[in-house]
Amino acid sequence: MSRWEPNASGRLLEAAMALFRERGYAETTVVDIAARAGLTERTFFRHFTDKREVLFGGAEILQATLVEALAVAPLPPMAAVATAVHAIAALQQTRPNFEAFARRRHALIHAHPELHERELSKLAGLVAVTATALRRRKVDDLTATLAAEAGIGAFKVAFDRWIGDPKHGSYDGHLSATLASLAGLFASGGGARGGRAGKQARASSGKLPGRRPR
Amino acid sequence: MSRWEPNASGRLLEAAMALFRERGYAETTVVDIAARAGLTERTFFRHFTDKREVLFGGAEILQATLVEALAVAPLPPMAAVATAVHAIAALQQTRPNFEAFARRRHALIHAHPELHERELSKLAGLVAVTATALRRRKVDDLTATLAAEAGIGAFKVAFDRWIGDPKHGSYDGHLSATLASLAGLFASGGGARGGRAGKQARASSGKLPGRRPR
DNA sequence: GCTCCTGATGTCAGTTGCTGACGTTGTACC
DNA sequence: GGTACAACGTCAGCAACTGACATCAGGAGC
Repeated sequence: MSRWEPNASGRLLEAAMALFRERGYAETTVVDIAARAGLTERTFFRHFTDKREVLFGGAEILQATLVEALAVAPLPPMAAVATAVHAIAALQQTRPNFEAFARRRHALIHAHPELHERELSKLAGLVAVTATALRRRKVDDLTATLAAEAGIGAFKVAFDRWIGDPKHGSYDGHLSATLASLAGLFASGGGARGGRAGKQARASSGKLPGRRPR
Repeated sequence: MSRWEPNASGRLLEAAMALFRERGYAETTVVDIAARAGLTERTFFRHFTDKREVLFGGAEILQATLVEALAVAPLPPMAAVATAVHAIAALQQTRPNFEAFARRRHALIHAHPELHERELSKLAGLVAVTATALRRRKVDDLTATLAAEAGIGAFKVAFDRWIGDPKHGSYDGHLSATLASLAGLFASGGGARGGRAGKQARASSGKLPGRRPR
């Protein structure tokens, strides 16, 4: 029997999500969060560096997965990034109740600028590790940076669209379609106009590295 | 003769940049900044919503320029975004001593995570207005979002590279080269491999601001 | 069984970011 | 000459965050 209730970080996360939703981010105090989790303010700051970080645990695992996937795949830069991005999507989906959790979290993040800002920062972290992983593979700097930026950008867009519209396809399906559509933007036509790119993308989404159950 | 020294915001900006550089961001107080500018803390917060914002004035003008450029250009999405991004680069360069200022500011932003985070947020703002401007032109949602994300991403990358290596070409030259390189990532070959694309890009950026679809 | 150490938490005091309410005073306008 | 306004100052107060120190169950070693 342990001296303390287990999973303090998890309890803080749950408490924070509940309170942010009930009262809003600015209106809930760290003291409030800690209290609902049965802890004190000081303990909160031992688990998270600041108030925003409660919603962003586990970012390091995503980074590690990204690096690992990129170290393995013997593909041209953009294709490698595409498979890596599918790998982190697969990792995310191992969480129990991922979709419900992701939707709750997404709603909070986009409702509160401070949280959105932090999310952008985390995504930039993913871009950074992706780029350095590519550079380790002797991809030149500019190509590595652009591939990382484009790939993580597509990842973000695909996630947002899936969350906003899950009836229209799986997470992986959205990811494949988004990556295909991105490629379509630079196709010989000079970029599709109107709705056509979307349809093309969806039609061709089966061709891409597609689903990679990890 | 005015009652107050003119250009309070500008003085606060100068004071902040000097102090951030001398002591670091965390080590300088808003009171310090205001004092060096001959003002009080309260006045600082009347000019800027928070401590970070001192370095990010004038973002609205960039947004407006972007929207205006996109409303005019009758081009496919990605090409339109490319011209719009050139437009905001042109606007930036109208500032006196832009290069020196940009370099000082860039150094501070990348030395202090809080500032970098805010910069990412501002760039996300540019992405958002770009996407909605495209949607107003009946570009479908996915295409608009991806074009905005890719275009602003290239803008960011080009700026960083120019700041880091201005001897190798003008700001506009870097921008053109970066946009071309981004398109090359999705070329039929499956994207540039190894170092070759990079050297080509570098060579072209050194010579001419020219646009070179490969 | 005893001691000692460790890790997760609590307590407390202090600094700084940020806000609301209100006061001050040149300047401009009628 | 009176008045309204713009741009600042003063003051009080909350909340985010930090450092220093205290507490105490449980495991390791003896």
